[in-house]
Amino acid sequence: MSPRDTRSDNITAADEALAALAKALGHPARVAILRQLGKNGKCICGDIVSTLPLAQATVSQHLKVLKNAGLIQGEVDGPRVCYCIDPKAVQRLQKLVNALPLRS
Amino acid sequence: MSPRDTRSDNITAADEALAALAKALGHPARVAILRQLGKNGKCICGDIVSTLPLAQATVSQHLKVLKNAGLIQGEVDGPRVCYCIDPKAVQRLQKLVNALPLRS
DNA sequence: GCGCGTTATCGTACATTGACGATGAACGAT
DNA sequence: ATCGTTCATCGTCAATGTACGATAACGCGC
Repeated sequence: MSPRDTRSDNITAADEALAALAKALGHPARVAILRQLGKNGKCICGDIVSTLPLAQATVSQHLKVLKNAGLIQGEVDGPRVCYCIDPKAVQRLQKLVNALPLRS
Repeated sequence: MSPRDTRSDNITAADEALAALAKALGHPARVAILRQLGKNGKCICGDIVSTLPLAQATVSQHLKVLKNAGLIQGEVDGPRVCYCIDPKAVQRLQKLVNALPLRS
């Protein structure tokens, strides 16, 4: 997790980008959150907490990870916060994953 | 990372599967390894070490992670070990990622 | 203003990861 | 059988991740 030297190694920026997105997806709760956001269409918020077997603080942390990775966006709506998927980011992830080699 | 209760929560087996694969991809070096294996077609081995700015022990660890996730396979070829991509696993990952919702 | 509901952050505890050098195990060749 | 090569594993350490309760911050209604 060191700030990685991009001078001479063959670890490309695309590798970094994919790794960052994949890392954000690397927890079952976060995948579930993403699915729920997609299913319920527009934003949700504390509902996510009630559907997961996790404390509110923990869910908030997971949301932060997803948000930092750019996969979701959150906007304040009165006292509550409304999260929704950023389709751009998901598409970018899909593109990167689909570009992975299949050769044996 | 607790052994997660699959009884009553809405974290599905697919979520777990995707999270596990994504977690394995969640490091730039491992993405680079996967790309290199795909590019050079068949197996490689200590060559991976020489192309990465990492110690041999570290690369070995990354290879183990990828192998445990099922993304690559390794077979012993004399004194050296030959790694190659498991296309099935990569396809499974692609399918799971492509099934992610895009709805805003 | 005060409280209430909602969410984020803090502080903490423990587990996991990432990195390395050193050592061990397996194999081919001498 | 010993040597050199190749790779995996061990032991260690710092850093990160996961989870929680407690607390702060925000906005709304009274």
